Amino acid sequence: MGVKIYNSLSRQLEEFSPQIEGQVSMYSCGPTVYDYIHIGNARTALVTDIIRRYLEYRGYAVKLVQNLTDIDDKIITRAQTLGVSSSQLADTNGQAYFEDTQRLGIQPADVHPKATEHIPEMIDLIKTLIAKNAAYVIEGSVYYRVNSFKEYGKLSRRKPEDLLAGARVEVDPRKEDPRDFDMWKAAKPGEPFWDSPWGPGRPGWHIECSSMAMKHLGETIDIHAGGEDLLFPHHENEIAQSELATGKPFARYWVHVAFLKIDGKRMGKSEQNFIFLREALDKYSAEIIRHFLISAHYRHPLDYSLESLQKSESALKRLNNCVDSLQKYYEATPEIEENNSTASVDTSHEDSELLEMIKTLQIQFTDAMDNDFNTAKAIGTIFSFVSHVNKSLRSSNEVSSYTLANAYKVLLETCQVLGIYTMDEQDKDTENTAASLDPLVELLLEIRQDAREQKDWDTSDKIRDRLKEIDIEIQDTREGTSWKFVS
RNA sequence: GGUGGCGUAGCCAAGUGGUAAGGCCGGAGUCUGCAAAACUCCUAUUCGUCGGUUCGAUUCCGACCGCCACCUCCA
Repeated sequence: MGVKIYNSLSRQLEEFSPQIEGQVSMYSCGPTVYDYIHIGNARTALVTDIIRRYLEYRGYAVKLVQNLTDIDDKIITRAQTLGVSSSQLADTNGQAYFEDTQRLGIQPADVHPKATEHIPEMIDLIKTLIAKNAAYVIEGSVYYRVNSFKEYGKLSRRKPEDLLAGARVEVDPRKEDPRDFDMWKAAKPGEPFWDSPWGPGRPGWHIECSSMAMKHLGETIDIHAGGEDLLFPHHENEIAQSELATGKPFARYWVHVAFLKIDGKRMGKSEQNFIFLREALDKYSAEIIRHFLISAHYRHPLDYSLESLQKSESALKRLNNCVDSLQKYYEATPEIEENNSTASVDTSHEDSELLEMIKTLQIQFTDAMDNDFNTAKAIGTIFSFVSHVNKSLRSSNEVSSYTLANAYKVLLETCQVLGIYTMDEQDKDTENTAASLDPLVELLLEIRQDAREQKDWDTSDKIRDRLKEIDIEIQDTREGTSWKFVS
């Protein structure tokens, strides 16, 4: 059994098989950089990131390309309002995009092409389409002749008559057909422009993805991902342009990510109901936000709320406690890295039970993710495993360190595919601080312990309370008292 | 108007033609001088409503109700 992907083109779950065995070409529609991205945008970026991580986990070599739309009407308008140039605005927000996504733990794509750096490629593609009689020029703008592509509508399942009937858009009377769309827009006075055979202008939105995807990944790509709002017209138009030009399928698997909602409504920039990703990241860790964003399957809408984020925070705490308590066994068992087999050691009864659970986690996690990247189910398998580990840990004298170290290793691997357990820089800082404070706190704990032995509860509680005030929480356990930072 | 989707416990959310994963909250315990933290256990005879197909449906079909999205820039 292998990976299965729901293909929006066929509207079916399909067995995934890339063109070249073991290699995957993937294109993801990136942001238009006229502002910071919001959490809804982040959902799509994150799903793309996780699909890539999982395919790599499954042994594929993935080449991911994600574009940056750095010229379009919104950028021009916003730049004018702010009194900066379009390219300055795009640069600033492009930078911000990388900052924000990296804070969320999203790994950069292999290539992040920008529209403005691919003007010649787009012009070439437009020329090809004109030569094939699939495009026409009107007053310096070039339009795609939808009628020339007989399969137009195959992705969105829209019939021409439906499109005409439902057209709410003001139709440009110069167009041959209301459905025709621009590939090259003649520049109006004061607008940024590039020279072209049809005069100064700028590329239309859809043409950039066609050109850049084909340039960096070839004429047929394996996976094309994006938000569900892009299905029509954006992706439909990409198909029309690319396939008419090459005569080949443009993308083999189309993946569309459902919306993030807020108060039951779609989060969108035009709706003015969005929350910037960076704002969310100031309040919650990347792991919490990731956990929340993948707590539902990517094809189902997900409602954003503070409450949901808090649920993710609590859930993640449980996971972290478990991983943390396993970590010491792992660190004490360096040979675990060399031995991949979980079955090659002599095992007690308790061991074999946990070993069985480790195998179950691997199988169930893979099953869940194989099934159209079902992250919600995958998280479920991880938490089931956490319960089993906790039970084993309770009777830890029965289970060997080796097996517990193995549990740690496998648990961490699965968590890292989802990116819900990552030691980030901040944690490392905290750890350093903790190391330097340790002798001091230990001294206080020693004094407290003396007080406790003399049943001097006032002193011992005072130490506990005052430490708590400076975010140091102490825990009395059978093995003694430990401490940690809390926020 | 056209097209697509959704409706599962207090909340979030998987899932299957054969009798409901997981998380949060809540309750009960273990531990503790008391706490806190942590851990354990418990918590839907029921899957929007009404019909139909079936030995059997939450899962398939139909109708209805409610919600959402796309058809215009939007991830």
